[in-house]
Amino acid sequence: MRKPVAKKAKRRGRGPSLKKTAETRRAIMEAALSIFLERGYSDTRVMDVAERAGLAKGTLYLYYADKEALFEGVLRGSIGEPVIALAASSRKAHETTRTFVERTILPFLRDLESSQRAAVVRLVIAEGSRFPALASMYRHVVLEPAMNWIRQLAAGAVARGELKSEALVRFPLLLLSPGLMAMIWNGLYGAEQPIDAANAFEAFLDLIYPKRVRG
Amino acid sequence: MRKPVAKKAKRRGRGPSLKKTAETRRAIMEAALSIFLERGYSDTRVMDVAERAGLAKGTLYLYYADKEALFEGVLRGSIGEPVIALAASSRKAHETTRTFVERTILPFLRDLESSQRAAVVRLVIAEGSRFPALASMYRHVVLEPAMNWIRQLAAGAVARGELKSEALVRFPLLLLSPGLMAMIWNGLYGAEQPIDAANAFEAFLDLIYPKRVRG
Amino acid sequence: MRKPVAKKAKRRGRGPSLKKTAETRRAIMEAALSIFLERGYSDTRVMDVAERAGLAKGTLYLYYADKEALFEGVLRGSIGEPVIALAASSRKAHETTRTFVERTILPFLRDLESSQRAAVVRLVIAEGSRFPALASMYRHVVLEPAMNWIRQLAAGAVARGELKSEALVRFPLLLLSPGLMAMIWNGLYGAEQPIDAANAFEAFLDLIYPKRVRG
Amino acid sequence: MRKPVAKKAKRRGRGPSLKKTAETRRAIMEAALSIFLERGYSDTRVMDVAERAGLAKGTLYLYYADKEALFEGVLRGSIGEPVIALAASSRKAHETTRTFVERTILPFLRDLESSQRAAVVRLVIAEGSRFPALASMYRHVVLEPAMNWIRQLAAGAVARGELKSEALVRFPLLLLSPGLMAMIWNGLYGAEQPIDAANAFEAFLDLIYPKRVRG
DNA sequence: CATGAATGAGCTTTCATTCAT
DNA sequence: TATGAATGAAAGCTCATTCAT
Repeated sequence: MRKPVAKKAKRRGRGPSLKKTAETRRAIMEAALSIFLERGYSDTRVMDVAERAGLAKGTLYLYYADKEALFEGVLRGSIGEPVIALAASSRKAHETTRTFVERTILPFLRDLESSQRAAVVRLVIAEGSRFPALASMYRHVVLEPAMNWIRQLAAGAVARGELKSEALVRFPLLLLSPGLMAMIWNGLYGAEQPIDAANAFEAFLDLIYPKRVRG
Repeated sequence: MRKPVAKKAKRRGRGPSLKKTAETRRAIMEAALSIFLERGYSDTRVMDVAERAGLAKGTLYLYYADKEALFEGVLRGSIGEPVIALAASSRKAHETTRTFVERTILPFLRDLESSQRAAVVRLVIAEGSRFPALASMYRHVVLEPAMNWIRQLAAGAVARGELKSEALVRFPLLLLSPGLMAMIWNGLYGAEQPIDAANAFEAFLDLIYPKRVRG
Repeated sequence: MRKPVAKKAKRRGRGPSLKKTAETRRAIMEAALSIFLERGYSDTRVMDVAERAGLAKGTLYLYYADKEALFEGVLRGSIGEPVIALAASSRKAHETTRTFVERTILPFLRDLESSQRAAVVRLVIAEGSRFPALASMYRHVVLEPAMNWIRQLAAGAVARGELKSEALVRFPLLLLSPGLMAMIWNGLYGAEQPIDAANAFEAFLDLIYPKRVRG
Repeated sequence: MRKPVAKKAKRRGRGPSLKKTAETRRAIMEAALSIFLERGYSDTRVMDVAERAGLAKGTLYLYYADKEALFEGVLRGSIGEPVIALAASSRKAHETTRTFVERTILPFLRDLESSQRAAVVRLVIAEGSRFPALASMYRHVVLEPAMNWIRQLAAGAVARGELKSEALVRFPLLLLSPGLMAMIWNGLYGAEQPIDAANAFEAFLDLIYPKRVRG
């Protein structure tokens, strides 16, 4: 009760909070996210979130107006970074599009499940139609940027003759569909028979790229 | 409705019952399915289902033990036919794999949204992890057969030199991922900006098949 | 469906029922009694009664207006005989009161539990306050006659000097209280550790009667 | 209410709670007991209990998991003291067993009905078979101790020659059966024609004890 | 800021009773 | 008479939200 470890280190000088608020907010987000991810919106009890965050039920309502605000707020904070990395990287001098794509996307796909990113995607998919604001946000923050990135990439590949078809320019999401497929499969059957998103993506690339015949 | 044989054999007592029962059952399934599809499991009120079916609340419980049984029972009845058509069709004499696939899968994809099939898939995806029996059933009735069909097809295509990569043999679901992607997109943004699953699939084929040069 | 065994032997001549009605009534009473005895009023479902009676739920309502009428009607038919036997027997010439009582009451107590009489008493006790008509009926049909019988007996015993106290004349039910005690105990703990009502009654007599010293 | 020690130690957080909780708990127990006693388990509505306790329906569920727990919990709290008094008292120097018994048991029997003890006994009897845990508890807390007390008493009386028979050693409950009889009678007919348990008990003693000849 | 007891609308489920056949 | 599908009032229980402390 007195150990200056972390949580209970309140009131250091005299006045009230300080960045205690920020800490609490983080605790709530962490707790809420983990529970929403495993149980979905309806099956999540506000009180369980409070408990896991180490707070009283009422305290949550000092930070979020209601359960819905908590849900959207928490997800809002858990979306977005994925594309940042992508946007940052750019193709090297003589790098093949495929190589570039593998270098940038594969690492991302590799820890899809181990991180909770896949779970977030699944949650957005499952609840999106009931939370249009969330879906819309996801689209603007994740999908549209990703689509633009892919479109540009694909256009370049076509221009450079690496790709025969302009399909990816018109349907950039096709590039992500293998990963999507893997995430959804894993959401349903991952416990018994997980699919590796990275492998599925590689297979997809094999399909697209005229076999690197003769090295 | 055709064979006048079996129907009358049901009448056991003197009282009511007849095919009224079957009608009621159908009404329930129809009502339940439509509401579950638009609202998901948790947001569906048993009473709304009863109302839409034109029945009293209690009547549902004569047909299904509880809300969960209603949900699973109703979905069980709405899954399965899709693959039947696929399984039935076989490649014609000198038909290209691509042509065959287009002939068989495109029509199916075209009415994905107009029929409620896409909605059913989305529901299974959204609720599957909370209804393992449902997910499992879907896998056995739809996914596994589809995967087998695709694997066989892909193996043939590879053998005939139409496909360079064996990726589809290892990840048959890749063939379905464009459709999946379209369904999920439409579930989230279909109201404003629907994607045509058939077009996405065509684009995917364009990507896979070395351009029909000199079309 | 045609075996002239018992139940389904309807319509023997031409007209409708006959004594079919009586049979059905008996079937209902039997079924209802057994279920009411094991589950009490509230926990008894009308449908279970119908089922055990081999009838449709609705049929019961042709015989009894509602569940309450069924309950009271059925119990009404299961009460009363006990005292008949008592009333019939009379003390023999030089028979001790104790001997007479043992001769008449002990046999009755011996099959209290094996017959369902004890269960009926327990049911009346448990539900009596909620079914005043039933309680009242029980009193007039069973308790009052029994009390009169005992009072008379006790008065005789006192007159003959067999009993010093007139207690039993004022509280005739005291003679029955050992049996009552046994029944209630058995209702609660009979499964594990039954008490024999007859033995308890004998012990009671031992207590009352100045030990047959040096018989 | 006496020791001002323990009370304040409960305050854990900053929020509410205090002895409001204890008050509420008492209100619930009081309300629940009174309604269960007058209506029995099945006919008691949880909401009526809440209402009589001046609380909202949901509040009950903060204190008891469900209706059954409420029932058992409330009864558990209303059983037990009766035997304490008995156990405490011991026979005086040259006191007759009868005198001792009258001194200890009669006062208890006198307010059987005015207190709610009789009603509790009747409730245990009526619901005991459907609540084995309750019946068992009653046995261990009330019946077994009482039986032991009586057995000891009876053995002494026999040893001192006050009692000729050992019947009460074998069936100690015989001593309580007059009171039981009175309680049950009063449960059924007490409104119109109550029996005084104390008088019945006295009559029973008169029966047992060779008349105090020539008092 | 924090607390958690209290609230009560809302939901699922049961079951006595009715009635068209 | 007999049937059993249909009814809907009634009950138990949950849980997001409030607010006195």
